[in-house]
Amino acid sequence: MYDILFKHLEEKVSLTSGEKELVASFFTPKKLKRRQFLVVEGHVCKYLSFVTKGLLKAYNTDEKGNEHINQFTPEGWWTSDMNSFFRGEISFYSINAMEDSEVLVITSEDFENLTLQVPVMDRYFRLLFQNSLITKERRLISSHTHTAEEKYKHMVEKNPDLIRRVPQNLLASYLGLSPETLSRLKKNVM
Amino acid sequence: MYDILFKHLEEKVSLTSGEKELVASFFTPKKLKRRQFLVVEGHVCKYLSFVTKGLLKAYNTDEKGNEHINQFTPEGWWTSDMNSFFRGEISFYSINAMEDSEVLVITSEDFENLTLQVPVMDRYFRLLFQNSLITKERRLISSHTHTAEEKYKHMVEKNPDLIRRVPQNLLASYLGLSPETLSRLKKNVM
DNA sequence: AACAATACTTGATTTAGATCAATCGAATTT
DNA sequence: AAATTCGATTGATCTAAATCAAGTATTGTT
Repeated sequence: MYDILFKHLEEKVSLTSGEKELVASFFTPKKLKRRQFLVVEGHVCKYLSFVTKGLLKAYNTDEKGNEHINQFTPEGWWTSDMNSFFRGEISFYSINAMEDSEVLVITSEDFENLTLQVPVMDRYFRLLFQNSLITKERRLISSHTHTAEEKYKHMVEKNPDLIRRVPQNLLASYLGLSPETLSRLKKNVM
Repeated sequence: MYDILFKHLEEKVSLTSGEKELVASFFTPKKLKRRQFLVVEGHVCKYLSFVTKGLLKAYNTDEKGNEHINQFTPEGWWTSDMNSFFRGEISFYSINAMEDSEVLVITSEDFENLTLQVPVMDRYFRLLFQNSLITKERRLISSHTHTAEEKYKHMVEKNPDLIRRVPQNLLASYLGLSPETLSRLKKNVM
């Protein structure tokens, strides 16, 4: 279960076996049944979680009751409401398992201790956040400059895997489109 | 000139005077006249830059020739095309001085050496990127869930300073709106 | 001061995508 | 297996914001 975490860490940094042990000691495994919540909107997000199996979604609900997907998190990726986790504020997102899933979680105090005791983890997360930032920036620009169809095509190219795993209405939400629009536009694309 | 950089670093991490000297040695000061380019779209972005004076904009130009502002960078903030800087790819954005400005620049090789020689800089940038990520995420959600008017109001609340410094048409572009729409909606807000 | 270039406003028109509504199919649940 | 929930499609209509167009105000430049 920790193997996939280490494999991931070692793509960005090297760890001694002593460090690995220490890292592992900070995380707790957690199983989630489909539809189970890891975080509920309005509560504080206690964990930063590394998904080792399954698929989670992070989303928020607007005044009209519409869900807006912020992120899909398959195995090998991290999820959290970062604002809540790092700043102790109330969570804006809910995080929910779309499939039976397994995660490794760490609390914010432990995260702080982890980075102090294993400084290379600062480097790891620097690199991780750096890459996420590049991706988020692209999504933001795309949301301003691309048409619905271009956004979908881009998604098909970059995340063909997700397209297969995620119901179309949630994909639409992730792209900031209505389900009807996505349904219609697919005909033009193919 | 380096004072503002150190002040900024020390809001997130502590540095010995030896480390400060070392850090400083990696950066080069650069002056930019109004309208001068720091990066031109299509070239590799050689520098990560810390603005010590003035105001820069990062933007890209679409097929129709419309500019889309990605970021405004006043003094005390960092700017770069991160994808280009960290991955050596061609820059998607141009970065241009909106006022006479001064920046401290570092190349990507030097950035790598800096983090290796002063590991606490990994921590600094981890924290920096972490915060940017939270902000970018919010902007992205906002672009999906908020109306033009809400986006503008939010901006007025969060960045009243920028509103005063930046021409309205560029502000519109930053928010993903046409200049006409922003002009019209201001009347309703006040 | 005169000129050009930029920025802002206002009106008329268009349009991409949302919303409303109904039907059908596929998965879950009991 | 029947029942219920959930997802996808299609059509009709609506709307927020874009686009097109013209005029005015504000800067910046010689």
